[in-house]
Amino acid sequence: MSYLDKLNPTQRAAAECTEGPLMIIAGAGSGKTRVVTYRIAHLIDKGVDPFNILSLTFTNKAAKEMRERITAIAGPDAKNIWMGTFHSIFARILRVEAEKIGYPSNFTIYDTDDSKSLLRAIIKEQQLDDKLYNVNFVLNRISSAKNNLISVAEYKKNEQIQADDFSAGRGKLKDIYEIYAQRCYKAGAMDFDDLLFKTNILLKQHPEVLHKYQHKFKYIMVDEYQDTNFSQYNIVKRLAAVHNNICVVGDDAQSIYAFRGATIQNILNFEKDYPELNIFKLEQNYRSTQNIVNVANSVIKNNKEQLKKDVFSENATGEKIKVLRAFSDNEEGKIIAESIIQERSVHGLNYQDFAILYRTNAQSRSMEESLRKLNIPYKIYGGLSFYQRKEIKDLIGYFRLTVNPNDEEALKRIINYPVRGIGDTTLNKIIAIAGERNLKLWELVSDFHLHVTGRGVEQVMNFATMIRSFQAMLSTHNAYEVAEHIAKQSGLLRELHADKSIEGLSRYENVQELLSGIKEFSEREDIEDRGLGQFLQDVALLTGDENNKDKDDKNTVSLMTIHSSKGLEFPHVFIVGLEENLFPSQMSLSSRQDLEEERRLFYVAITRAERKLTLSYASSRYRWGSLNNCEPSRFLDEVDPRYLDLEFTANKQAATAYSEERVGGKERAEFAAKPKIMAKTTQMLPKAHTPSPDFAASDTSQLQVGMEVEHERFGFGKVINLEGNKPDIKATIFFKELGQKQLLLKFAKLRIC
DNA sequence: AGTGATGGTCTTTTT
DNA sequence: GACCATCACT
Repeated sequence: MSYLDKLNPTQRAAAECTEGPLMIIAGAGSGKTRVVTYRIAHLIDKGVDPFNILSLTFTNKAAKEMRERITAIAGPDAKNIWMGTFHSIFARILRVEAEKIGYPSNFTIYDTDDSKSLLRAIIKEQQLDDKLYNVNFVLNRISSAKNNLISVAEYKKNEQIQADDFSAGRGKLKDIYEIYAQRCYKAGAMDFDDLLFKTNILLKQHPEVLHKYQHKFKYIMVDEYQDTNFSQYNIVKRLAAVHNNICVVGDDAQSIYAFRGATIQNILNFEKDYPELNIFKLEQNYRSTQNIVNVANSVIKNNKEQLKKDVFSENATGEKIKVLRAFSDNEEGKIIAESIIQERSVHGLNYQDFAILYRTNAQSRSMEESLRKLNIPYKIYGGLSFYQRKEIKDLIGYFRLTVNPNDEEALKRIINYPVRGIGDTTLNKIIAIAGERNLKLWELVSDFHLHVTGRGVEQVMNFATMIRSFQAMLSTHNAYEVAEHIAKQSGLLRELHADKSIEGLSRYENVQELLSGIKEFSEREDIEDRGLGQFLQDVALLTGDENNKDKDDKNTVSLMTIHSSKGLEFPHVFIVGLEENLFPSQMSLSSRQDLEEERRLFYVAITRAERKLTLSYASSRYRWGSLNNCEPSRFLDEVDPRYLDLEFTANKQAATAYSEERVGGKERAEFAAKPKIMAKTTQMLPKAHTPSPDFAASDTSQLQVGMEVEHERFGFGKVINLEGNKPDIKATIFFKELGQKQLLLKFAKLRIC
């Protein structure tokens, strides 16, 4: 029991409260994960069978981490806990129960791209205006219907919805929803929202199934409860209805997924649903310095909608929060990169101690470039994952079609890739006829000659024969054998191999990497089913680099969106791009709810930091391919200036050369009022220097004060000082165009003139 | 049927 | 600026 002693009294009380409904309101950094893992370990200690524990999280990362931590305390038994994301757990259950709701157990999971592609096709077939019926908008609308458990029939019946759609001139939305649902059904496919929506249907229509899982999951735990939507809330409520051992953990201040249907209502409902509820509030922050916690509090108090909470820290006061101003997005990257180098050497930190957080994925680019220039190892989390690459999706498309030949999106993707003479005309014919005669795709394709005559028949028949030959291997061969066979026989590997461009080479390598991943899967001893179908199931809900096992590149700076940083912590955090219309996002400015969500997002970002926090913004930034002027974010004004470091000068050269303005104190208030001055400042942006045609970095080991040098970007300048010892010699150079700058010789590319 | 050029959209965040 | 969808041409 010694591990329970590591908890403070409130934490411990929460961990020991194992029976009945329980809600833990856990402020940022308050040891939530610790309480939750100890609580589960405690359950196992008390003799609860891990198979009877269901633990739901939001990201695969969180699930994986929790499993590791519980294993560390409770031992290998922990692997039997039902632990995972909502989507993966219920996909797993749906596989088993699929037939009961009319789906094949090998149903495909459509990702967002598949959903959009199908919607695009439907909108086109229905001859609707694709501007009015913008795919993203339509998908969003359908998605929120499903997340609120509104079926097609209910959507049509609901007067409010119909009135809204009709007055917006989008009266056909109900039809699109209907066709979309039918097409998914015919294709044996579920989209992300269906995994939850259909689970609800399953549990509602099949009491015996509900009963089974109610008794299976004697203890249920939900992490990040503030991010659940109605659909998820309902599943949990149903499952917990027998044993009532339900524990939810959350923090309303960190609710950042309202855009996906999450609702704070679920926390409020929870109190109503379980009157005998136990509530614990964890308010002491163990993660961050007092300054960081105070800054976070000063920001979040601007939100009106929140539960009362008093987060405090008893850690050291810590350094004040630095605010950096850059000229452009590129300059911002450069300043951050330089400050990482500096911080690292001054404080003896590792690269992995730093994280750069941004609002949008697009911002990663300028950061990446700057880090690369200074040879700083970094890793981007999120963004385009391995499984979203075209070549990977192509090959997986073959796998999908082999396992589920009715998968319309997979068929469209690969029927003519590599090129085999089945063009758009034939493809459209296939889809149209399948629709008209109400045939499943594969029923039509596999007997194409019985339904269609004329051009393309032979090609389609050959294609069908090929797919059939792949299918024949499924029951007799493991995933790798089938996959390799498909990669070769489909011609895909040959096609990629023929492309000798650099990108082509990397595509080929990616496919090889996928194949070796499958090989590894096929050699696993801890699972029974090593078939391709099983592999697909495992892979469908992977989003990122959970399976990235490279251990040698652990010591890297982390780059990610604030959303994906939730739950993580880093000694030194940079939050970049604090500009109006970027953070807060332009889309959020129209309603207070949206703006408050942005503020919570900022709160999440701040509270990732353990010891040091740096904020930055640029006064101009490339967006949509052109240079835009930016104003500092309103969030900067909300930060209590007492916790800001106004004298910070790591970027003194740039700051003084470019601008006298600083954030903080009285000057802050003037920011909003002075956009014109800033626009003027922006015009002073130095022209990018065009290096001499023969530019090549010289060996700078013999560099002397007084020498004339050329820098790739800064242009010509004169060395006015050298300081520091060998590998870390710092040169002060006066550039004609830019003024004085300090550069680390081992990184700077200089040509001695 | 297949290829290359053009033009419009996109940037909110994730399963 | 990048990606995509559509169109015109071969």
